[in-house]
Amino acid sequence: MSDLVKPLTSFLIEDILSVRDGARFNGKCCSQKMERCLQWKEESENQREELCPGETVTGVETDSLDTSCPSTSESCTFSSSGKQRRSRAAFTHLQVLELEKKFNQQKYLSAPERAHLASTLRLTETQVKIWFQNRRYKTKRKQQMSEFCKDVEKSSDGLREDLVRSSLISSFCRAYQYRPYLWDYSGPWGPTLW
DNA sequence: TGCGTCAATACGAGGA
DNA sequence: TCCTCGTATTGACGCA
Repeated sequence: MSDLVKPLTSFLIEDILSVRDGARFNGKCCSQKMERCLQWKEESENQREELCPGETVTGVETDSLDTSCPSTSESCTFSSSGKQRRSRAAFTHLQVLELEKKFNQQKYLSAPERAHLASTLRLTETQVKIWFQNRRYKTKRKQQMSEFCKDVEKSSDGLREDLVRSSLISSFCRAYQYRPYLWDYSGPWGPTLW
């Protein structure tokens, strides 16, 4: 419960100023972002008002889910470059667990399902949507990565030189499992690398 | 035109 | 301090 008051977002005077005259500060896209930001903030605050005050949800669920309230409803921040950026929410263990559970059942959610899950977990629909989106992408990357590593190891069997290479590749794969954009570039310059 | 997805990337938080 | 991971943002594209 102490997590409730945990301040997760820091901001600068510049940030505040950039909110005030955001349109001038960041050109045309800023006003769009501001709209989105305000929309998101409203959405979050509505949910918080509905679900958090009074702390009526009971038991473990309350304990685990509540922590999302402050973090997920933090206002947006602006980077020093003037780009508005929402603070990074840290989902609770239970929230992630439930999301994972749902994801294992189905990779895609319909709008009503998403809304239901969002309200159940005290997240915004956008957060649920983005989570599923990232989760699908992550799953796909992992799958591609493991297949790629397997193929490389198989194809390099028999040749001593290739064994050395494959071990290098394997470690490379492991090291950059979550950095697909690094090994992805191996296409053009791959041959020179190995 | 609005909303959804994917893919890539930016960036914050926490760990080593 | 750097690295890793997770969440948010962006842009291109498809669909109704």
